[in-house]
Amino acid sequence: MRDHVIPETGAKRTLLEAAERLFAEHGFDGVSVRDITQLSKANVAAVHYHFGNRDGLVRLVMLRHLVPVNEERLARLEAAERKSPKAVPVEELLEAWLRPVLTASRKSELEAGTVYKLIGRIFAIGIEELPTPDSEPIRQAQERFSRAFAKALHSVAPDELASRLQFVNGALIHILTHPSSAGETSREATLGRLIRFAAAGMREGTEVDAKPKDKGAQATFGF
Amino acid sequence: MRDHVIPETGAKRTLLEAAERLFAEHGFDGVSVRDITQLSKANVAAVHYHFGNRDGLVRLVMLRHLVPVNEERLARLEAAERKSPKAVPVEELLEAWLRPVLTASRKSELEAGTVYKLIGRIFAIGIEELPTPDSEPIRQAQERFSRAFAKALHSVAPDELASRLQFVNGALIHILTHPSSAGETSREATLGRLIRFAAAGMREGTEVDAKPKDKGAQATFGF
DNA sequence: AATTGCTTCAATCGACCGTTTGACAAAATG
DNA sequence: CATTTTGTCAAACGGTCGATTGAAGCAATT
Repeated sequence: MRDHVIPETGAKRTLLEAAERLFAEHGFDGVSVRDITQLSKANVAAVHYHFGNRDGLVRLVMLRHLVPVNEERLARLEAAERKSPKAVPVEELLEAWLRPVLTASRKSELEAGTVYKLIGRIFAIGIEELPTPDSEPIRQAQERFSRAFAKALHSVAPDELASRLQFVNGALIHILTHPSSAGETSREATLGRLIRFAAAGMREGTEVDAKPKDKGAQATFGF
Repeated sequence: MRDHVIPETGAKRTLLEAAERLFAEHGFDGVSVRDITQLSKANVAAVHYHFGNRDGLVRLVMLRHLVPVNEERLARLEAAERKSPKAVPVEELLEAWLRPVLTASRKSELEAGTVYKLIGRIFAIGIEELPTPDSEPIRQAQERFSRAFAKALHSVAPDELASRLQFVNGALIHILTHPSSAGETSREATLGRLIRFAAAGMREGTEVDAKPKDKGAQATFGF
């Protein structure tokens, strides 16, 4: 039924693989069908035969990487909620949200770095303008996580929470699309750091021992 | 001398403004010379007459927005370091790094949201591959801030710090390029939230009162 | 009035774009 | 074996791209 899991061998396979590689490196714009057919040693017409048109190929590449991540996110969230029916700890929510990106890279025949860049580019586009009608499950998952975070951080105002989740997603996209420039830190390690960084940021201002921080500079933020 | 501050009136002015608007909305790729000349009611050849070629226009647009932000970042950093010679508090460093984006939008005749998107797109490209040789001052500023953060957070390992700064930049780029979708929060307010979020994340693990957090979940992160 | 230098213009160039066509081969089906 | 289906191929389509040309407009200077 879902046609984005079917391809097996032949030109369709090699076209998909070449497209994923090129899209990851140069973006969904910035790659022509001729670039793809050249890398995959296929004919231009093959793209339109197998995918209808260029957009069909783009959509398929996106869904092939978006859907598994989304499903694993939901699975992890539900497992965590089963374990902690009252409110899942922030770290576990962040792990359920962030880690599926890593495991997704293991299900692909591409190098991990390529998959990361590709997923990062997909995330960067934003669900609203995904060139596919299948964006609904992704939107639903985001809402489920939003509610879970709201439960875990009940003292954080709703739109403050929305901002913080936006920060986390921005950081995620950035480390996916911009390989750790200087240090040779693996993206696995970086993602672990992101979880701790994000947990601290998400919890900001919610400490039970609300002892005032000794940084007087806070008062000067006139936003 | 610096030619990216000269334009005054005429087609060059309107071309620049049209280009900035279109680049902000559709990216530096995704906008053709003809799109720009059509919006600015100018002739195609005017672009090549005033800017040499399309890349010259792109470079100029980038520098016109990058340079002021960079200069104000450095000015704020130096002022803060003069005030706190030992080590500038993290919040002040973050403010020096983030706020110039806001003030930069007030120096332009474009709507603030347009400037934010434009700057976000420039940041997203990354200094390494800026199509201009003038990227050196920007690289230097980043290093100066890195050292200042290292001084303020001496207990954070160098590449851990580099990761956290990457997170902050990713969050910044994201809120610039993705206008607060749901809530009607102004980007000024969002940036204020980012400073507090980022300060908490940057300081994670450095609390003097190193009382172990009560979240056992931390131990399960096997990164 | 003539000249000069700066700016704008329509028209055109070759290159590349996504897409389509129809011929051809291979494989599957009867 | 004959026929249909499926896949591949070279070639071409109209359109858009960045860039260039040479003529024309125009203001300031001589």
